[in-house]
Amino acid sequence: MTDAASAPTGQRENLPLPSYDEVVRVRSAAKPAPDKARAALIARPPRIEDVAREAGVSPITVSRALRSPGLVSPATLERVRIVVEKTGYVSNPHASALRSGRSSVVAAFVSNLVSQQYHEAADACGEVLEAAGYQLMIGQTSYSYARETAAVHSLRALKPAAVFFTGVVELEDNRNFLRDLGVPVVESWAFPRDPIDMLVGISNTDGGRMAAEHLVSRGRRRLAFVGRSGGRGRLRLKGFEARASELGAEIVVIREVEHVRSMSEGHVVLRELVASDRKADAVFFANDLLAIGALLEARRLGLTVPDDLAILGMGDSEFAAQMTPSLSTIAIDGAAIGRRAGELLADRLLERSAQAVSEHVPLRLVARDSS
Amino acid sequence: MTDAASAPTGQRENLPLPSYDEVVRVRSAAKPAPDKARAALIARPPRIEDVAREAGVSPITVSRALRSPGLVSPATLERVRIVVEKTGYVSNPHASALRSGRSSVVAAFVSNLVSQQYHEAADACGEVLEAAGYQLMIGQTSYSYARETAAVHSLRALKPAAVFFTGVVELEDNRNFLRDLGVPVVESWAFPRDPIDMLVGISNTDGGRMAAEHLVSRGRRRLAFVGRSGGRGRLRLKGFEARASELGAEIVVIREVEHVRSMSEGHVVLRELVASDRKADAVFFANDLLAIGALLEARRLGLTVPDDLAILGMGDSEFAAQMTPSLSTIAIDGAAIGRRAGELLADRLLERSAQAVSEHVPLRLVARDSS
DNA sequence: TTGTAGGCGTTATCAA
DNA sequence: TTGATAACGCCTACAA
Repeated sequence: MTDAASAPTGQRENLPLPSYDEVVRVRSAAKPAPDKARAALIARPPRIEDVAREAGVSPITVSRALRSPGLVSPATLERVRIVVEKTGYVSNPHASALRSGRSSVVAAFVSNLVSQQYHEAADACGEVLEAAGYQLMIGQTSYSYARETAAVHSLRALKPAAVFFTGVVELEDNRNFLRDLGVPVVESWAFPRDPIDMLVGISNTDGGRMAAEHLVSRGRRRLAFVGRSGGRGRLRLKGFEARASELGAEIVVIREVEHVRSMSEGHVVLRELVASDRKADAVFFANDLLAIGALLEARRLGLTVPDDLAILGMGDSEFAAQMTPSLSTIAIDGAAIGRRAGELLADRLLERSAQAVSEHVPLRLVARDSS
Repeated sequence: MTDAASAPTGQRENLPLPSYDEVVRVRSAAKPAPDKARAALIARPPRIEDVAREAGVSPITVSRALRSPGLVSPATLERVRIVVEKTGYVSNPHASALRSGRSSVVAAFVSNLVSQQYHEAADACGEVLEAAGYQLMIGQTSYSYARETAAVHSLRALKPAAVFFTGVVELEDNRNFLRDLGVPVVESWAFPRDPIDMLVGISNTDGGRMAAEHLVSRGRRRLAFVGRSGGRGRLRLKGFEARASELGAEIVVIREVEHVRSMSEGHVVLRELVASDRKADAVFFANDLLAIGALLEARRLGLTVPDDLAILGMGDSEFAAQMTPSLSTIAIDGAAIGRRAGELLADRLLERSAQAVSEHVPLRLVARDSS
């Protein structure tokens, strides 16, 4: 607990009492919900054995009927189905995971939930997998090796059915660990030659190259780069530098940030750029949140974008298009990445495929008013 | 899969090959990571029995040493601790859940992940609970009774340690179900008299009242309301209407929306309001995303905010302060709600308290330039 | 403070 | 196509 001043309860004394909300209560139209029965169902939910007895088969047959209907005769299948329906039987996931050594949970690790692309990817992936009977469990790695390692190690105990990362695992130990885990893994958001298993990648190098190309095509020659010092930021910088140099443009400032927690970091960075004597005529922000913060700060400082300074982002958050001037950006389709990751995992889990696919999701330059 | 035109892979044919990313590989400095040992650790992780044998105690003593150290002598505790460290033993959560009938997963159901407040709340709640040894599993209810019911029913099989909702459960059946589940439940984001169990609430009624009061204090008399037709939107409208009427202001338009998926709904609504012949001089949007969309649209339409129309939001997303003009809003501290929910649940789970607390988190009017 | 016995509910394995 | 048997790893209940 922090000190009382910041805790909500600490403020109560001086405030009038809150009004109660008259929250709606909705009664289900269907049945009057027999209290006792409902409570009993929770206290002692039906087990596979109960279903088996009532259907006149053995427990293992019920198990098969539910998991591999193809192995059970249609008549038996139907009898089991009826009893399952009637009793409301749901398999106990813990018992199932214990015995089979595999749970129906798919672990998704996102870099953070603040950036729209990541949670869009997680949502889309979860949607696909839920349709296939799996649940998504979301964890955050926060761009930190320590958090990533902790997350990866928790998988040994969890025994997930599959794993999805909105990123590429950099620590060799973690890569090996995941390989040994023996479950399908999808990495994403970069395009390495040697993914752990499957990949739904974007080329950050190309993203950087596209950025340089675009800014130069707009007549800019003194470019600045702002992005994270590690991981994808570094890759984007690399492409940006290479292409700028090919095109004869100069990179006058490279500004690295540790973390991107909010757009307010963009404010600071823009002020620094403006104050610097190495004047840039265009900035590529390897992250939309930073670019948006910078765009807002530019207006406050009285800079005209793009005349005084062109600003280009990467990611395409919903707000990019809404800014004034609207933010040009290298768009990343997070939902498409997540959806495809979900499909690849589902294909493996349902044994429709055994391939270690590497796919590429193209980036798209969205030229708007800020560049 | 949708049609090829929108699928990323469908676009590949005409594009140049992507550049590979030269992703960094980081080798841990510590150990050279013995391949066989690591693989063996995953194939056959140490069990409580292995630890027990090596520490010269019984399995149950190891179990107690890990869960209730107070019941074990310091000497034994230390011996167990050393062996656990050495073997890298981690308890199997599935076996544990199966035997004890309770898992270490806490289920969090958020209304959606698009709104910043909700995922801030989930993050904060997760942070607190992870420190207490629990994992957060996030699900979305999407403001839908059907999704909520499905989510609630999945809990029977999951046997979570606790449940957190960014909202109040409205369906009686689900309320009863959760009560019978016998695990701590925190509802939030509203202030009902009779929560299922615990509550970290805000008064939506008061939020509406504050909104009306503020707009009237700014000299407005012809008010409009925009919000969801059900749930908290309704509550906010109720308070807004009541207070407006007390203060002699007229509510000239009430516009209900089904869902809030993005700020683009705000554009549409604003155009409707402007086109209507029931002219309002101020609008209260019961949701910041809508208000931001409206603010942007107002600028496009050439309206001067707040002179032509005052705009007030609710929620206080990060962008509210950044708009031009900056958005006035009734701020909800999502992180505080989540943190407190986590603390209450942790207190119950660690048996530091057995109370069914109802707490109130005050709303804060943040008057900026749009009103 | 520590230990013994047994079962949680499912599914792998082998057999029919 | 179906079934018998046993075991997954832990923790509850009870005993010492």
